[in-house]
Amino acid sequence: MNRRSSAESRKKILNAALITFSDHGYRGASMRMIAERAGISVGGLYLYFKGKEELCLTMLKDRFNDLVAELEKVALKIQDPADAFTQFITVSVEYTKRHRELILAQGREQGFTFGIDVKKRFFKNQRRLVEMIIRKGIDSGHFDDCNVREAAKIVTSMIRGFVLSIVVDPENLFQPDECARFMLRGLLRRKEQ
Amino acid sequence: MNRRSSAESRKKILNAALITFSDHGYRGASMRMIAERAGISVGGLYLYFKGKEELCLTMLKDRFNDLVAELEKVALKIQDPADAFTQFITVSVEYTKRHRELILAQGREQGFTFGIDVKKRFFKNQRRLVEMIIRKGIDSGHFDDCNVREAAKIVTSMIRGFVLSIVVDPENLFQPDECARFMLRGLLRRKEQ
Amino acid sequence: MNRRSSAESRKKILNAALITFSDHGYRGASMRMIAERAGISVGGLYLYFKGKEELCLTMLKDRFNDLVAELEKVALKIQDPADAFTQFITVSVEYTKRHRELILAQGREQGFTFGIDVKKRFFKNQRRLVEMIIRKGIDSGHFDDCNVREAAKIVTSMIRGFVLSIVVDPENLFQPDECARFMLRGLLRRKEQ
Amino acid sequence: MNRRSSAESRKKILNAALITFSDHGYRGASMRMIAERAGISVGGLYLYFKGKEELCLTMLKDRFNDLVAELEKVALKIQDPADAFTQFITVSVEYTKRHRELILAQGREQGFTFGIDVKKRFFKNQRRLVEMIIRKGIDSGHFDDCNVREAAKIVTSMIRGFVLSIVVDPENLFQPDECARFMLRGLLRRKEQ
DNA sequence: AATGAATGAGATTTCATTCAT
DNA sequence: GATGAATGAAATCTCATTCAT
Repeated sequence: MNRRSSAESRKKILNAALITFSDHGYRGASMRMIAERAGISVGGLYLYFKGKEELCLTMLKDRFNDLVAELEKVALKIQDPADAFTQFITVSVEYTKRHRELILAQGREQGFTFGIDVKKRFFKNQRRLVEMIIRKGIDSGHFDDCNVREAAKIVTSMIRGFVLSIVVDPENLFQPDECARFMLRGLLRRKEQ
Repeated sequence: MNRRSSAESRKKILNAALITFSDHGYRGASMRMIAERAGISVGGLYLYFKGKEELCLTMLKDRFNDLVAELEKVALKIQDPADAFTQFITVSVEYTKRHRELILAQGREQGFTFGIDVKKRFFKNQRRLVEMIIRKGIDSGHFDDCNVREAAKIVTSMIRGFVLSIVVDPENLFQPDECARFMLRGLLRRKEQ
Repeated sequence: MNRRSSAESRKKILNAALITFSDHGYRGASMRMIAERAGISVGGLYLYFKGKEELCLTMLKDRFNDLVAELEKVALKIQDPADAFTQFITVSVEYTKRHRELILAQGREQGFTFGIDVKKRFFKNQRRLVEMIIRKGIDSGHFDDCNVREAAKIVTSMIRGFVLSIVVDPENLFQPDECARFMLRGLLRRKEQ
Repeated sequence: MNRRSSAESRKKILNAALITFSDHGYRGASMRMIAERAGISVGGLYLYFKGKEELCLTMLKDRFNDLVAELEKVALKIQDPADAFTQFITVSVEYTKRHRELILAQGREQGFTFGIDVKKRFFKNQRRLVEMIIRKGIDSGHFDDCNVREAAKIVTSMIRGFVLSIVVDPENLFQPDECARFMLRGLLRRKEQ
């Protein structure tokens, strides 16, 4: 019986969960796998979390709150809209590279309702912040007037596609700054500049 | 015993698989569910497919071949690069809306190896076609010179993000033509046009 | 793989369930025990019943319907109220001696709601029939006027106590005719006093 | 660390056990629940009792001794046999209404051997006291001669049925005095007939 | 070719009990 | 004496796969 403090064990479990869920998805990850990685017995997991779902959601919530906080900083603190835009993509991309477990936000496990509140809140925040940046750009005259709502959807889709690719198709990972450049300037030739 | 031709049964099974996998994901879909929907016995499935994995992959392969064929038509037949670009996104988006089972391509079931070849081939083709369109645009002077490889990654990520959103966050579905417009023109204000 | 017909298996399972539940109570009986006794695999049970609860309730319902049918015959067909009363107790007692699983009706498993509808219906019927017999006796002048409702509760309690004793304290099993004799001497109208 | 005397802790535990077992049954009650209610650690329980079974049986034994003492008083001190009889039923019924944990005496947990000695002793005492009351009634000329053994079984069954109904079918609870009245009319000697 | 009863391995979860501190 | 983290066995249930018919 390898004794540890409660807090230590909780952290070990969350960490093991994070890796295991990332690698195998929600259903693919078994409590046994998580327990083994955490160096604890299977029953022990249930001392800290009511069940698989709670374990997964706790981990996700932590991550989301973290990321949203970082993104909020970018959207609020950076004055230049183009810079803010670039940073938003960069931070999103770098964060999810460090925390691959965020792909779980994409899962369709347990019917469609799994963690739906947690996810919905994150998605809404993500969109809201992109819209804020773009609107600021339009107001300040840096950006063309445009359909802000649509633009935000496109940007968040792109980021979501990046997250997926990390796990599923790593050859497809773009450079965040290149990505921002494209979005800002477009593909069409500019006649003179 | 409702006699059908072998080919007919195979088709029925593939169709049932398609719907069931779409609705429940790979692990959530059970062979019994597929059998019931196909109007065949559980054992019968194994006369046509070696197992669940083969069944799923066969279905995916069919779908991918189909979609790639359509996309190839767009990339090859449409002369104007901007039109081709717009059509590429539109077709990708519309096709996956009709065939939600393509989200399976995103799954991480069975470790990372599940259907890896099938997916990789599709991803490569997808990227190849986008690159082809963009390169044509640059060559013909319609598009600015740019990092073609990166641009293609960004576009495919965006499409992949769309596919995911269908299931996970339907509020996030963008309009394909708006999307194309943004990619083509960018966000930054154009001084004169 | 010991092949049997579906109906045969179902019967075997119900029979095994009956004995196992009787001997160990609802919680004490495990699906493994039932499966072993039925000569089937644990998973096999779930082909025939959705779960432990359904298995148990199906078995109980069958039994209750059976017994109520027999008791109804007694209450309706026997003219003499004293005879009907005696027979009611005798049949109840003999039936539960043959079908000890009826003690399950007494369990408090799964909180208090387990099989509550099934049980409540039986209890109500049991009371209703006793009341009917007593009321007939009063109307025909064989029985003293009395609080019919209370009398019925007392009789059903007595029977319930008998059922329990079968399993818990077999030395306490009374003779049904003696029991009826005792109860009747209190119910029969006294010619002169 | 809330220091208490050993005896105090023991009492707290027994009290917690009593309530928890009453509410959830033997298997439904967990050691953790009992510990929490007692305001003691899980491990602490094992300092006072060897295990769940011993804890439960100790509690039952206490209860039984208590009740038997009360019933003994009734049987020995009350002169009039009809009064004694009525009081016996009343006390039994009221006591079990206050101490629902006595239904545990009815359980079939752990096969048939659980607490068998404790229960048997109680059952025997219960029967012995009823027999004593009836025999006194016969000897004093208040009661008809009858099969005392059978009569006692019937009475204890009735009480046992009442105990069960408390938990399982509360609509079935009879009034103890009505019950006694019914039983007595059958036992009391008839002056002339 | 086709069926569907049956299996067996593995999933999540619960819990009495132990034991290092 | 006392704690509560940890264990391990067992429970219910699911399901891809097999195979006698």
